[in-house]
Amino acid sequence: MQQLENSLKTALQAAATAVFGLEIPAASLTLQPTRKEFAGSFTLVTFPLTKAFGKGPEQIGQALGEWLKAHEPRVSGYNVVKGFLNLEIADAEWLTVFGQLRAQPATAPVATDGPQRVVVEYSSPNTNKPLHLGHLRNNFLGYSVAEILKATGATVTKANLVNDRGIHICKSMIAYQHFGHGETPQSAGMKGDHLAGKYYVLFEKHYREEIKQLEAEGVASDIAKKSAPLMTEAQQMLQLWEAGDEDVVSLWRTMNGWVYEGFDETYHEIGVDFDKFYYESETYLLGKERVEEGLAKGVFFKKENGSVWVDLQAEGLDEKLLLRADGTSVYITQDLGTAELKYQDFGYDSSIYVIADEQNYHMQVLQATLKKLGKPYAEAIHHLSYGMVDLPSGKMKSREGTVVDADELVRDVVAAAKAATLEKGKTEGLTDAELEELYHLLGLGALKYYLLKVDPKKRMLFNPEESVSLEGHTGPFIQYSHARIAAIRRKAAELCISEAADWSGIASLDGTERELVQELARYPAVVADAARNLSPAVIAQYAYDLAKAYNRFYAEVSIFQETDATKRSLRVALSARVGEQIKASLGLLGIKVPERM
RNA sequence: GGUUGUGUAGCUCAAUUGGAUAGAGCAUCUGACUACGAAUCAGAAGGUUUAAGGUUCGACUCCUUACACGACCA
Repeated sequence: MQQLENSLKTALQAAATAVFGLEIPAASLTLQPTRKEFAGSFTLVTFPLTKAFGKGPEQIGQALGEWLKAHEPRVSGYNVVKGFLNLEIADAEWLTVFGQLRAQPATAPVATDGPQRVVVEYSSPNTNKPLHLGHLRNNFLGYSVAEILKATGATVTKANLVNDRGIHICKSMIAYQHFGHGETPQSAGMKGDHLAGKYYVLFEKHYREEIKQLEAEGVASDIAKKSAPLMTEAQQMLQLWEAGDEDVVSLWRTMNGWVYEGFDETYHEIGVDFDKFYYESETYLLGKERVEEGLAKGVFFKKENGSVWVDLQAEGLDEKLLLRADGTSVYITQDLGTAELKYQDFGYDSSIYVIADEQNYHMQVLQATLKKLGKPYAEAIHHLSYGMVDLPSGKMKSREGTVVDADELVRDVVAAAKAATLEKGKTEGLTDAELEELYHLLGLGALKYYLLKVDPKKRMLFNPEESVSLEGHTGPFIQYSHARIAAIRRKAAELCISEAADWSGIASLDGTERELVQELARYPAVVADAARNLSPAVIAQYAYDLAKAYNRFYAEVSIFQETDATKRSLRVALSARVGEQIKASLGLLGIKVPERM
């Protein structure tokens, strides 16, 4: 396709020179796909040429089109509508294009001028409660962006920075000491992350009661919040933790261990993975070193109370606290350390942070601060900022118990996929294990597609009913197309119809076949676009368009009823290729495809 | 108050980065299974792209102002 476009551009230049004695400026020499209500495949917009050529847009289009038709065999016809020159491509050329793209596997890397060594940090959970719907968007985005970048040939490291320290962890621990009675995930029959979450909730509950109690005794609200016994205990525990107190560290290890087991299970279930784990408990000290470095270089400053700050007002930001007066670290302290560590480990030319857009300011501060420190890798930092997920009832709020739990949601979507599949009753012959795998693949296909089809930077609405839908613009729609193609391939194999044949005898293509080749051929450009914009939504849209085009083709022409053996083989080959590209593109979204469903 | 993001069909989302008559899905209505899988296909209806200006051959897209919603910083 790229070759075809390039030769068309060369031919257009030749036409302009031959007819007008002028060159088309490079900026105006861009071809766009012809809108489907007009004949043709590529369109040149001639409006921008009117001044230089001293002619009207239609006149230019006519003259260029006429010349191409006469001199360029790939162009079989043309039409001009106002300032748009639509070029029709000979069917023989489409067959050539198809032959060329078949020479490469669907998963062949797409060359781009993008980064070559990339770290994608995503997921990055707190260890005090289980994952929820918001984390799912994050996890699916991060996984997918990493896969998309891999598809451009980049070396990608998936990193997970676990927030395993801080006051919120201590809250769960304090509550466990008070109310736990030695409970374990085994004794409670509960996943470890949910157990830790249970105690976090218990802390909040009792803490609020204490505040209420104090307020009833006449203590002012803000003082009550600070002086409530549970909060005091949690803060003391944080200090003990930083001091390395044996008992506290031991409990911390135990509870975090439970949480990690729970997370592992969830990660496995939703099909995401990581090459490298970082723990804030191990990076915050390195962050403190960076703060010292900044002080020594004179780019940070110390206030009278001993706290350390960076002045970013020249960058359009504010003064920002880097280290508290008592020497304890804040969020950004450990981020400075982790950035350094990642660079030491992987020498990235792009470091992507998949973090919700509420952290936009924080990420600007991080990058600006690293620049102040003169870090060579500061420029390479990129915040993939995504919007929050809302529910039909509004924002998710843990206080109001409206948070959608990830494990529960996954169970729901799988159950919905199972119910729908049983209703269709098309899965005869599959074993129980295969069926379970199928339900899982479909349920997650629906959920992942639902969360990934929306432009990451946009806030999105999560409608539970639509998220398990299997029809229309959904993952299972695309998976269904793949299952159909798999059936076609099975039958073709049975009938010994070869996919590889010489199609030069085919005089003309059906419109749906032409459309399919075009759709197939633009895949590399789509991957490049998705990589440049870090947007799985671009891939999601493409996979849908491809499946849609295939379903049109499928309804329009018959494969096995076709009497012309050459055409029959072409159609099988087209089907096979579409199947492979559906599999490849959904793979970039972390979605698997079934052979039957 | 300051910074910033978003605003497109009843609803959820697109729009090749400034191009043609703004497209899909859901929901509503109509048609297609004795054809290779109907989780499909074909069609109808649905729009002052929040509002008002501006830039130009051309604006959902860029600029200005206002409005609405969100986030962040005090």
